[in-house]
Amino acid sequence: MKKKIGIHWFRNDLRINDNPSLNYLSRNYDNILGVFIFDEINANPKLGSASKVWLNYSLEYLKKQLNGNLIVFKGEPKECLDELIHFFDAREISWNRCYEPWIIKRDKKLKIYLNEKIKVNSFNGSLLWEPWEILKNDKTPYKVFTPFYKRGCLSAANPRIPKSEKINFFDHNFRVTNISDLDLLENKMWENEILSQWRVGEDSSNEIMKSFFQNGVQNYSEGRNFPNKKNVSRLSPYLHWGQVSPNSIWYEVNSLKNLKHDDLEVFKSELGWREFAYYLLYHFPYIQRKNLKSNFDNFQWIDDSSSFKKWSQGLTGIPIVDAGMRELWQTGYMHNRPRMIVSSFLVKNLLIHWKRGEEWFWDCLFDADAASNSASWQWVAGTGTDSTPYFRIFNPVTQGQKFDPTGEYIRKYVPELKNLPIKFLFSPWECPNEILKNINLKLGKDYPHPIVDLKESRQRALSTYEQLRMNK
DNA sequence: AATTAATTTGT
DNA sequence: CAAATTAAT
Repeated sequence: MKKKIGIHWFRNDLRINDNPSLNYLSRNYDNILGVFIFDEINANPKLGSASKVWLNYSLEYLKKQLNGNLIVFKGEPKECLDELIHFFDAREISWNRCYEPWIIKRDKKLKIYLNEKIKVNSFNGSLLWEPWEILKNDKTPYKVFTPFYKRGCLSAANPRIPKSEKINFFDHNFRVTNISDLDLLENKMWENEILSQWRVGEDSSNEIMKSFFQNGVQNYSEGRNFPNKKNVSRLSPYLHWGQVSPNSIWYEVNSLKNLKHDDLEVFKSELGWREFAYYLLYHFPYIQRKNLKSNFDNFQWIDDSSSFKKWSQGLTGIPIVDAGMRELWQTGYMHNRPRMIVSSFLVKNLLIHWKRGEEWFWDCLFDADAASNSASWQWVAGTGTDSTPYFRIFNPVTQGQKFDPTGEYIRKYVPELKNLPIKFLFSPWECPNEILKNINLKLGKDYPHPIVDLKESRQRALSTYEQLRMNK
C-alpha cells in the first residue's frame, strides 16, 4: 500500500521545532516531504549577498537534519511544486506564511492554483500576532508603536505556545538539486570572514538563545545600548530565517526566574518592534520603497555618491560611524546602537536618501529583513509613522563617549586609531598635532578627515527638515 | 530611541 | 562654578 504523503514547503521557517505547518502535517500524514525553492523569479527585491551566504549554510544544515531528504529547487514555485505533487502523488501541501508583499502576491495566486489539485494549508509560524488580528476599535491599523503593542498585542489573545513534535520525513530518491547549484556563494574571502563568528543552523540558535538568557539578558535594558557589551541576543538572523520562532523566545524569556521586570519588558518590547515592522509592511506594503509620510516625497535629499561610498566603506572620518560600518562589513551584523548612529549620520548629516542606506543594509546584513529594515530606516529618517522627530540628530561624538566609554568598540573596528588617547578617540580631528605625531598617526593619510563638519551638517539638516515642516 | 543653549539650583 | 533642569529645535 502506498504511503500517505504531505508536503511541507520550507521558506523563512528553516527549523523542525515549533513549526506549525510541520506539526499539522505530522498529525495527518505518515510521511512528510520537505522542500525548499529558491525563487529568484518572483523575488523583489532579490536576496542580498549576506542573506545568500546565510541561506546556503542554513540549507546545508537543514538537509542534514532531514537525513539528506530535503528537496531543493531553483525556479518558479508553481512549476516545482507541480512536478513534486505529480511525482509523489501527494495529498496535501502546507507552509508557514510570509508577509513580504511579493510573497503574499505570489502565494495568493499559487494557493488558488494548487487548490484545484490538492489540499492547501498555511499557518502562522513567524509572528506572535498576525497583522490582521490587531486593529484599533475603528478597525483601522495602529500607526504608533506603544498603543499597537500595549493596547493591541498585549491585550489580544496570548501568542501560540511553542510545540515540537517528532516529524517523519519521507525517505525518497527523488532527483536532487545540489545546494551548491543554487549559486548562493560568490566571494569566498568575504564569506569566510563574515561567517567566522557565526554558527548557522537551528541547534546553534537554540544554544545562543539559552546562553543569552542565562547571562546577557540580565541588565538588558541598560546594557543593550553598549556595542561592546554582551547584552544583546544576536538572534536576529535566526529569527529572520525562522531557525528560532518568536514564540520560543517569548515563552522562554517569560519563564526566567530572577529577571528584573525592566529587563524582561524591554527585551519583550524588542520582539514587539519586530511585530510592528511586519504589521506596518502588511498594512502599508509600499513602505519598502516610498515614504510612509508622503509629505517627504519632495524632500531635498542630496545625491552624493562619493560620500555614500565613504559611508559604506567606513571611511567617514567619524570613528563611531566607521566602527559600525566596518562591523557590518566584517561580521554581517551591526549592534543596534551603532545602527542608529550610522543611519542618523547618513540621513541627517549627509542628507542622503534613507533608501540608499536601506539597500546597503539589505545587501550586507545576515538579518536583512524587508519589514524591519524599511521600518527602521524610515523611523530614523523621520519619514515613517511614529518615527523619530526631525530634530533628533545623533551627535556621533557624544554617542561614542556615552555608549563606548572605554573606546573598545572603536579600537576593535578602527584599529588605526588604537593608540589615540581616549580623550580624542571620538573626534581625532580635535587631537593636537603633537600627540598625533607621537603616535605616528597622519590624519588624511592613515585615517580620513571627517567628510562633513558635524555642527554645520547638523544645522543644515535642521533647516532642511524645518522647511519641510513649514510647507506641510 | 537626542542635542544644544539657556537658565536655575546646589555646594 | 559645576551640575541639574528646561526650552527650543
